[in-house]
Amino acid sequence: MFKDLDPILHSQLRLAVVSLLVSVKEAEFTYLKEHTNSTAGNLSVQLQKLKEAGYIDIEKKFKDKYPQTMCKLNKKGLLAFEVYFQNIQQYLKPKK
Amino acid sequence: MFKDLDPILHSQLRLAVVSLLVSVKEAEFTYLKEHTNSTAGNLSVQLQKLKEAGYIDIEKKFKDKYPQTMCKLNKKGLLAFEVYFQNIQQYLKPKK
DNA sequence: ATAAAGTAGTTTATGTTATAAACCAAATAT
DNA sequence: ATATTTGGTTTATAACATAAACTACTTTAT
Repeated sequence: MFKDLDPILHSQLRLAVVSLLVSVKEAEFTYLKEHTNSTAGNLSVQLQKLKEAGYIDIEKKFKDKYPQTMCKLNKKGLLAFEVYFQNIQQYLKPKK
Repeated sequence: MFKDLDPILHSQLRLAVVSLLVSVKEAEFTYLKEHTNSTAGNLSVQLQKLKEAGYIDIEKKFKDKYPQTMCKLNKKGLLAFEVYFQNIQQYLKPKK
């Protein structure tokens, strides 16, 4: 029987965001937007969901004159990613 | 930049179905239902989508007195699965 | 000085998905 | 006979993804 895939992570954009945050540990909105090739609106919504899920922390500051949104994967988020990674293996490697 | 994930396959149930069909090459509705732990309604809908996408072939026969729906992954479906497999690797293995 | 364009987002509207619930037709069990 | 089970499909609804519109401000051009 297949293990359920965390619906928060089983979303192309949110998975891409988390994937990036695993590597860089901290990234700003515009960095995520560029590297995921997403629209600002979509990214904004999906970051909120990751935050509501308790997977990332978001800090809003000002960088010079412009607003800056910094995102960081937290412990819970990293664990969720690791679990997702384990669980999807079963789907990707069908037993012969 | 992340490669887009085939939306037909990036669905837990459809991915599970295709994953099973990669192994067994042919399976009946009830087998898929049991092994994916899905409801009949949901499975029915998702099998139609896989069929519409041209990924599986569905053959409706009678086994003794009961209707029997046989599902088979075809070439296009197998290829799509392989591409999906390749593409999702990028999300799952963030570069250090 | 002011209008136009750019930055960094959020909110809202709309279409798409996933899922459950209801339904159908026939077979079998009570 | 009628109730339940088998093997599904159709329909209704809630959740999701996305684009478009909007907010608030800054920079640049006129």
